Amino acid sequence: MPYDPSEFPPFAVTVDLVVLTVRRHALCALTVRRGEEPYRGLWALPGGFVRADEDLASAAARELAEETGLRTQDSDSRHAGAHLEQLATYGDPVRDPRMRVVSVAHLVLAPDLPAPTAGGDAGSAQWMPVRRLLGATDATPAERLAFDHATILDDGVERARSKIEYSSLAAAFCPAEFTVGELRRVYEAVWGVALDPRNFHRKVTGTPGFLVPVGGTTTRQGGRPAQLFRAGGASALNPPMLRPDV
Amino acid sequence: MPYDPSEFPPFAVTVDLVVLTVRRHALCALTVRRGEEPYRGLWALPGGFVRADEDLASAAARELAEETGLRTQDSDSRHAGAHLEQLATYGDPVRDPRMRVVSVAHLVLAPDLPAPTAGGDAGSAQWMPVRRLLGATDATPAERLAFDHATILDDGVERARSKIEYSSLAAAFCPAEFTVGELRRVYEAVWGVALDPRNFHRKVTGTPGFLVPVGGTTTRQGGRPAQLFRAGGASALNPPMLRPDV
DNA sequence: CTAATAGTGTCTCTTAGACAATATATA
DNA sequence: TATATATTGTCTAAGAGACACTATTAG
Repeated sequence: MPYDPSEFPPFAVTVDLVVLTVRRHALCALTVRRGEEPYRGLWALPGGFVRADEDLASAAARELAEETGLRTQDSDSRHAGAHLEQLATYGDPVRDPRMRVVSVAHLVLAPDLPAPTAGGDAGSAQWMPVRRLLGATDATPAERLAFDHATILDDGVERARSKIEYSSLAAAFCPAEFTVGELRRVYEAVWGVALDPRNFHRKVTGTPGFLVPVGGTTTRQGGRPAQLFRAGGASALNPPMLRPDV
Repeated sequence: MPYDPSEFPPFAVTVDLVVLTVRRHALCALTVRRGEEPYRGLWALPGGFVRADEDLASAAARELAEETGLRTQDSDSRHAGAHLEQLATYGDPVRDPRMRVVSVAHLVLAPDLPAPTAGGDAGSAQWMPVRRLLGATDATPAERLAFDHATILDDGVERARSKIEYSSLAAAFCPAEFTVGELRRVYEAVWGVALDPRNFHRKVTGTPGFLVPVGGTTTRQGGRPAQLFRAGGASALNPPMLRPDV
C-alpha cells in the first residue's frame, strides 16, 4: 500500500505515564484527578499531547518533569534519576469518546518522593497503592481509573514485575545509595511476596557487577548497620531472580 | 494539561510489521521493495496506515493478511496461525521526511511459508535472512532498510530471541505438529547457536504442559522417526531455557 | 537485657551441561 | 553396511531454598 499523504486519517497522539514507586512497603502509582469530562472526578494516569516536533520519549520525560519534577536517568547519569521506558501503545478507536487518540504509554520507576505535587498544573496528583487501583475484587467506583488506564496500569505493573527478575531495575526504586535490605523490600513490595533475607543477600551480592559497595553504612532501618551499595553496571541478572509462587 | 481537541497536532499513524520465520536454518524477515521515494529501491518492512475506525492490532492483522495471506492465532485458535504481538512505537519527528508519522510496530512469528507473495499488492516481497539485513559488518548498501526499519527489525529480533527463553513461543515458528528436533532447530536459528539435542529433548519434554504428544511420528528430517507434538497450553517456561554464551 | 536487622555458613534437592549408549530410519 | 537423527541414562557442578548461627545496632 503506497503512502498517500493527502488522505491519511488524522490522529491525536498522547503519552500516558505509569509512574511507579514503593511507599511504606506498597507499590504505588501516580494518579491525577480529572477535572473535566469525560470521567470527571475519576483518577487518571498523567499524560498529555505529543508536540509537533517532539520525540515520544522526550514528550514522556517532559510530562514527567511537569507532573513530578523528576528527571530521567538519561539526562543525569548517576544520581537516582528515574528510569523511563516505553511500555505499549493503546489505540482502540473508542478509547476516548471525543476523538481518535492513540496513546503511547511509558513506564517510569522512581524512588520514593516526598510529595507528588511538585509541578505546576498537577494540583490533585497523588500516589495511590496499585492494589487499590487494580483490586479485581472490591474496587470502590471512586478508585476506578478513567479511560483504559486500568489496563495500561496493569500492563505497566506486570512489566515492572517481570523486568526486575532479570535486570537490576529494582534499584531504580531506591535512592542512589541503598542497602541490600532496602532492595529486598522493593522486590517484596513489587511482587507482593516475602523473600528470605539471607538467600536474597547471597544472590545479589554474589552476582558480579550487580551491586557496587560504596563504603559507608547506614542504620536507617534499625538493627545492625548495613553496607551501602549503588547499582552496578550489570543490567542483566543471569540466572534471574526467581519470583516465588509462579 | 487539559485536552483541547481543537489544537492537537495531527499525526499519521501506521503499523509496521516485523514478520519472522525460520527458513533453511536461518532467521528471516519479510521485506518489501520500495517502489517510490523516499528510499526508492531499498527494502522496507511491510506496513501501512491505520484506518480511521480500526484498532492497532486489527490493522496489523489486516496488513499481514494483505501481504502474506497469513491468519493470526486469535482468529484460528489451533492450526498454525501466526503469533502477533505489539512490539514498540517509533515516533521520531524526522523518521519520515514527508510528514509526522508515528509507527506502531508489531512482531509476527510465522511458520515457514512456501512463498511470500500470496497477497495482492506485495509484488516484490521477499524473505531476507536477518543476518544480512542487520550485519553490522559488511552490509551491502542495497540490503539496507529504509527509514528506521533496521532499528525496528533489530528490536523485533531481540524480542523474539528473549521471549523464546521463557515461553513456548518458538512453536509459532513451527507447523501445527512438529518434532523436538524441529523445535530445537528453531532455537538454534533464532539464537544462532548450537544446542545439545539430548539436553534440549530432556528439557522440553520434561516441562509439564509445554509439549503435547499427538501420536504419530515422522521422518521428515531423516534418521530415526521422531514423535510429533503440538504446543501445549503452558505459555510460561519456568525455569527458562537458558541461552548459551550470555 | 530484648528486639530488630545484617550477614555467613551449611545442608539438600533440583537442574543445566557434558557425554555414553541405544534405537530406528535412509542410502 | 555407513550415516543421520531420536531418545534414554549417567555423572558432575552450580544454584535455589531452608534454616542455624553470629554480629551489631537501638531501646
